[in-house]
Amino acid sequence: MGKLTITDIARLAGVSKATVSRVLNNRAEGVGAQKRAQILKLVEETGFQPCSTARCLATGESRSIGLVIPDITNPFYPLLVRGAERRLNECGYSLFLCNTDRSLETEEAYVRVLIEKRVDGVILDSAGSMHDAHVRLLEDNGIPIVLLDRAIGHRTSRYGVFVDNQRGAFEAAAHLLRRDDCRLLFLNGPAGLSQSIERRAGVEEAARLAGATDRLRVLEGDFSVDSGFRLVAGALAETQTAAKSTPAAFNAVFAANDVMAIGALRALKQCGIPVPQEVEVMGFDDIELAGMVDPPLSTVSQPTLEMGTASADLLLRLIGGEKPRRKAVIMVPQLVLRGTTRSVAVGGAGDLGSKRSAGQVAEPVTQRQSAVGTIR
Amino acid sequence: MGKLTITDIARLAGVSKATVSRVLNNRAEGVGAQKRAQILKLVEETGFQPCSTARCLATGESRSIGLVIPDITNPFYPLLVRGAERRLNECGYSLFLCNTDRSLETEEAYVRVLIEKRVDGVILDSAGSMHDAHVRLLEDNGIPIVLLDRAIGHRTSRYGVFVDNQRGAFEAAAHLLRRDDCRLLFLNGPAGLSQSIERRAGVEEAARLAGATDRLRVLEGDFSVDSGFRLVAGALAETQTAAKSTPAAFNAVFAANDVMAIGALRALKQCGIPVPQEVEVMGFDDIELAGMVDPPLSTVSQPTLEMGTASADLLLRLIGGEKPRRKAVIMVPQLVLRGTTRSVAVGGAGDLGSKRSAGQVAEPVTQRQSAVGTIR
DNA sequence: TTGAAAGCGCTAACAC
DNA sequence: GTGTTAGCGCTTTCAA
Repeated sequence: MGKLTITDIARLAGVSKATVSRVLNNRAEGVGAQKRAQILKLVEETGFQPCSTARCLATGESRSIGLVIPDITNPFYPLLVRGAERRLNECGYSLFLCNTDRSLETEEAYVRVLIEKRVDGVILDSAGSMHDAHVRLLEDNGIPIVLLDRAIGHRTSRYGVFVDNQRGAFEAAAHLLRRDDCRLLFLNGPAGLSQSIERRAGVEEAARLAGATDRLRVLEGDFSVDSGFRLVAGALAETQTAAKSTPAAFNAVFAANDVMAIGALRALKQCGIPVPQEVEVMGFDDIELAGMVDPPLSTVSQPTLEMGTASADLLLRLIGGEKPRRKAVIMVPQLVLRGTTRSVAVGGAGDLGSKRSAGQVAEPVTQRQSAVGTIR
Repeated sequence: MGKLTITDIARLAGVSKATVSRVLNNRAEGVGAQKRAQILKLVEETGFQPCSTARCLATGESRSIGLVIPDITNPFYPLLVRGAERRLNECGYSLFLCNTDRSLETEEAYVRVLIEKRVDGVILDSAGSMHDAHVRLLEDNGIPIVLLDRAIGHRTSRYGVFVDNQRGAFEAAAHLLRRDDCRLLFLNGPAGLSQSIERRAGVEEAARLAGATDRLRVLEGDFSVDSGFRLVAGALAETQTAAKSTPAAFNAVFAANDVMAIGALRALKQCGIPVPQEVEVMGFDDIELAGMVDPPLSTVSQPTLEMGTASADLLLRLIGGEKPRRKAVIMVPQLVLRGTTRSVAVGGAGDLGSKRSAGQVAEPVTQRQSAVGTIR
């Protein structure tokens, strides 16, 4: 069963390669119905599969794209991947998975590989927001690229799909700060990420509005369970050792992702601190597990799957040669209140969703439409 | 910046394409040190990147491989993917991600694409264990393949990396059945999967040994949180309606994966049934979340990351032309007892690991060595 | 409607 | 050591 080539099929059918090629790419004209049927039959019988590698060489299109993400192991990303993969696959594109382990070096190495592989486009959820040499490389090679989840440089300078981080963080912080005595501990992501900057801005804005800037403390985590745990355990330890009225004390934690929030929850539980009675906790992302921990985690929900899909859609358009005027697709996050925040007495920001069936992720149907709509 | 080719470099360096090619593939001999340095410098300066597509056409090697998995969204798989990806990447291979959504049709379609892409090999965590037409297709095209996590056909007929499902299930069931009054509800995976068959065998064996075959009930789930929830909620409802002494009642649940176990936990909690006091619960996989739910989930731990790595290793050997005698690499699962099972009074199977720091996955160091060792 | 022929960018004999 | 020459399997003008 030596690999069949288009030449074999041509020979078997007694026609030229060109004719077979026309049939394979079903060019409407250029082939008689008779020959066409015969060739199709032959292809079917022999199980011939054209070599996409050779095709790529001839046409310049590889029909594969690169998807770069920081950490497939973090439950947020699989959904993003799945969204993109599904759409891309529907449209006949295959996907090179590039897991960077949050390392910029790995990311750059991957980008190089993707260029060599002659991908038709790249979706990039970058490990950093500052460095763009590799993005330039892609651009110089004429490879369309859409940023996902994290911006690099200014948001409007390149195509991308993001959630409104500032708004999400603002709403979360504002909710926690609704209580006059709230002392807020914000576990931000790594400095330098666009998300961290935006979310911090949101939190600070909320603090300012609440006149609580002196009751806000910001710590830097790395998005892992462990860092959420350690940061909170550390803050707790300070409180213990210092006088009871130390300014380090906090009674609310807002983590930049659910995974860190879960780590925070564990630290609190380990110290026997009741959540949400003594400390309220809020996450970001709304991963599936968020509703499964105890108590179920209040969080800022992102339309993750839709973001993946949207990035694929956008990339497909770029590959198709379109030049959408709006560069950034901004999705709207939604506050989901579950068990780690106390039910609201006063009307604060966000809806009173604590009785939402916890397994249900809030479906951001409306904003999805509006958000995706902005691109036109 | 029209794409540079090897011809350009050759022209610029005043040498032939062959020489450049030799340098690019750093063939030890065949190029003078002088020219070599010059060419290298030129490549560096121009940022030339050889087209792997053309190379593939010329050599027959694509340096990319296909990774087929059922559901990237289930927290078990990302680890598998990561293990495989890391090793493969180290060795210069890129990875096409094929998420089948547990659909055999999608899987077959993907396999076809992979063949067209001329992948050098495939790692296949199949959606089903019965159908092997697509595997045959791969084999007919001379593409090395290693099965991962799930067998297709008999375990020894093809190369693969698996966990000892029967043993894991046996130990879990035996542990639950250590109590004389245990009535065990086993939430198996979809019928037809090799895993389901093996795990069922393990459970039944344990029941037989405990003389408890009449106290075992087997239900079929689909690995989702929802199915775990519904199955248990349903069984619970039966119990309510029937007489209190109905045979449908159970006081232990063993789920074929952690995700279903978490669903079960939720159903139990919703009915106000204390775990583990009234009902013990055990999962399978030991995903990161397992330790994060409340109570932390007792489970059968798989060395997931290592399985991914091992599958990559095995595939690389096959690609390298080796024909290992042992076809199957069988990893050893490990019982991890946490909060959803009662601490053992009598010495039963497994260790008394309930005080294991819950965030820590038991490190299966020893069996990893022995298991991987079996292949030689 | 069909075929012949020239490439796509690279590698690998085989000469020199 | 270095260059020449065929291809790898496909698409795509351009003629017929």
